[in-house]
Amino acid sequence: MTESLRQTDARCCAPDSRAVAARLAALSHPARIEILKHLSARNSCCCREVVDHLDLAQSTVSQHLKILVEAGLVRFAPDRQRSRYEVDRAALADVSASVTALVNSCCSGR
Amino acid sequence: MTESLRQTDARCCAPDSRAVAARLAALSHPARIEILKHLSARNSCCCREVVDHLDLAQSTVSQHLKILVEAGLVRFAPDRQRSRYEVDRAALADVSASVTALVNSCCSGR
DNA sequence: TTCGGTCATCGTCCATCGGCGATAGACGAT
DNA sequence: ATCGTCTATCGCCGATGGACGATGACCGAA
Repeated sequence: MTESLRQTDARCCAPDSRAVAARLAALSHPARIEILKHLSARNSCCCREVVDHLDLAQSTVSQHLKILVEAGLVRFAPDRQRSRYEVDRAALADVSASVTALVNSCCSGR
Repeated sequence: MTESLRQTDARCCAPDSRAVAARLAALSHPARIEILKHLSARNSCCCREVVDHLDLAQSTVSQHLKILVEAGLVRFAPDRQRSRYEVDRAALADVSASVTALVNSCCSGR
């Protein structure tokens, strides 16, 4: 979903709707939510730790991590042969604020 | 995404992660966000009104509305030949709360 | 150097999404 | 009865998502 939005994108849809949608898309997969929770429970994780926790193939987990990083919700730092992934709590709070704002505008509106 | 989650579903992922993900999935499309905003600006809309507003085919809009209804974010009531769609503000607030809770648990976690 | 562990990426496969047009049902008005 | 309007649904299609295994790079330890 991240970079799709073919026809739709060009026409309707305010830019901020697209922005919110894109960030929510990163959150709208159970495995990624689970990864976020797991990451946030420690300071940082390498990919392997997440793999052990989740029971998904390493390549799959790596993909999910990549998506989270690209969405800006997780920070990434290569560390020797390991990779260190770390939740970006500020970004996460930001998403939360976006959703709250959207919902508020819907609830107050009219 | 709503009812997919093939392999993943069966294995990892706490049930509430799945639940949150499913509801967010309904929100993670710009057209649907736009629809929500539009609905919330009036008391209720028929499908046609949304179509005029969005510049998407009627069938497409109908699909998006259906997804929102199935996610429980929008209420639906047939009204003569029209259909009345109405934002469920409580459900929306609920989603917002879920996200906030998730983010909080991630930020306090550690 | 070689081996073992970690990781990102690639290619493949299948299911789903999201767009559309066409169609059929329901209803109101003529 | 017929016509026009509004919907929902169907079928089709291209694109994407998400899963996997295989591969190759990298690094530390033996």
